[in-house]
Amino acid sequence: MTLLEVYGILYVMKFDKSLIATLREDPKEAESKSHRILLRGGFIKQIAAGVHIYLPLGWRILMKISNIIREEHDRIGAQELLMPAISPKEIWEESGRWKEYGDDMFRFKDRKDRDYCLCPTHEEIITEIARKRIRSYRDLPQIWYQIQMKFRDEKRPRYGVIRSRQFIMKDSYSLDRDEQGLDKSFNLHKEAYTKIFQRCGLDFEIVDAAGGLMGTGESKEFVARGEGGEATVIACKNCNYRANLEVAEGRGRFAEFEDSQVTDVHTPDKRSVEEVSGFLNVTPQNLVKSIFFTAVEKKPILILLRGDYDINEDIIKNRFGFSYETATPDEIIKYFGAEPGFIGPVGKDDIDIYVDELLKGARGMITGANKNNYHIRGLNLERDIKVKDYLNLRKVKSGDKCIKCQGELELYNGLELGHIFKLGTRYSEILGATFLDENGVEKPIVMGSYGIGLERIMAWACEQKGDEHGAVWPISITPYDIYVIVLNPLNKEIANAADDINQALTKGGFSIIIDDRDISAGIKFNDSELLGIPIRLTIGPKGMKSNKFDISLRETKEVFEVNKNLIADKCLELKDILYRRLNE
RNA sequence: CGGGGCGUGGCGCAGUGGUUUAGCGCGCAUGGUUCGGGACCAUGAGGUCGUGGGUUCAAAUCCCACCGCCCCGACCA
Repeated sequence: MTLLEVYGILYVMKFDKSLIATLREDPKEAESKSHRILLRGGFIKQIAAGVHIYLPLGWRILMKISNIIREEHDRIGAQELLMPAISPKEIWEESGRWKEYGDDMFRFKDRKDRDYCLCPTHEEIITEIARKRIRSYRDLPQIWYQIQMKFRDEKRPRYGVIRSRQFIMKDSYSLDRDEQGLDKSFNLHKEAYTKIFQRCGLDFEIVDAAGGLMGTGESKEFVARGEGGEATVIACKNCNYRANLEVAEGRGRFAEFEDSQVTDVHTPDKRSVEEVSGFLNVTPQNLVKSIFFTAVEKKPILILLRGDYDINEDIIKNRFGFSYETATPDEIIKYFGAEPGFIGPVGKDDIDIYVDELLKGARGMITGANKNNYHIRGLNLERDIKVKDYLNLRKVKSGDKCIKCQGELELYNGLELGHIFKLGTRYSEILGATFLDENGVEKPIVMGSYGIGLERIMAWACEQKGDEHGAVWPISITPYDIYVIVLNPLNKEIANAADDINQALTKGGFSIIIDDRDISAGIKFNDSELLGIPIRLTIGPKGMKSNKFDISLRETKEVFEVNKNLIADKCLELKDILYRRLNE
């Protein structure tokens, strides 16, 4: 017996002895395509909102994904380790995130009444390792990574495994002596990520992104196109500008209106842009929206935007501080003496007014009069109000022009599969992770942080490749290579032929599911499609007569009639073809 | 956290005060006939009707509270 024969047996799964539980009907809790397929195929099972069991089929997929990730990280010189899933409060208090994370953090106490959390991410822990271990510039650079459960008590888990409260993340951290080193580590990750998602057979793009809680350094998201994703990407049709809507900038068209004196106009109960423009019979472009932001212990700010654009709150928060929130109706009445919908900038020189650049030089505009049920006409921004600064504050719209090349911008939906950040020295400074350079000067380590959501890769392969019959796994992450259907398995001849073929396939190194359940053929065919195994082999009476058996491909439905003794060879060839087709 | 929906055998659902043993389809078990696209016959097992309280002679059904799940929004590496 060869080694392959010994170990080969591990690659065989008999359907009727497996923990595979396909559902005949769509589970009612699932609406999105990927969620439906994963539940129906028995890849996952939900046990609470945003908490899932990964059943054997799903787990095999995740293991395949982990291996790809592992290989590509090892290739860039990263070292795998495993950090704890729980950690004590103190280190999070040091970084300030015990507070900052708020209710999104799962917290608990041990028997001695000490506070702990389930780690939502691991910057603090990695920095703890770094500050103990890294002494000298000679110890740098380093890239450390792990594949680990993360816990976040999301306000609203949804779409099954896509936004869940417990999920598997590959997170890596780079440690460098300076910005140049960080650039290099950042780019290594960018390349590794590109290879990983390509190998997983997904269509994706690299887009500019916002840092959020992680900081304000450069960051890129790897976004895969698809409905039901949570990211909106702005893409230039002409050049390679790609950005998450959160940070996207575009050029809008200036709108001109006739200059005039400021006059009040009665607008009873008309508050929104739509209501006012409809009532006065003008285009929304003629309106100026006033949005009032307040923050504790900070000066309130008034933002002006043209009526046909929405505000980009992420820009506001990144620029002015994360504590800024849109003011409450009470605050608005207090500062403006009018209800929301009727406020405006005129006569508010005591408040800092920031204006979207598209309004620079605008005249003849309509805005709130700071008097209930009244607006004003004839606003001339330069003449009538004191502007603190003109900034790009609006959300890009489809049809805006690219800031790089003037090409037209379009929007699409997608899912963030991975995110790479330049953290800089934010954590190393607070937590005291430093090294001595060649001059003996103590410096903070320059860090980067990089994440990939494993389940999202699994779910998005369903979303992008799956069809009305079920999953279509890319060959690289499929739980099994071949689905062997044995029709009429009680027939001795057929059963014997199936044994021969399965042995040949096992020797060939394939992982296979054997479906020799004594049930009608349709169920087996349908299950093979639902499970999305890329290659299907059918052993039945028809093949017994001609000694030729059908091999078909899940994705293209191509069918090949293959002589019994050539089956393993053909499968090898097809597997090869499937690998080559991955990124076509 | 706001809005909407749902909770009845493993799954999908019906039943919305009064046939005492709560139904139907699928699945499951046993026997038999079938066997290249979700077959058929027969027999059978399986249910705290989300939880607690209340109204009533009588509650899956009406009332109150709570819990859980899904969807939209707010929010979010």
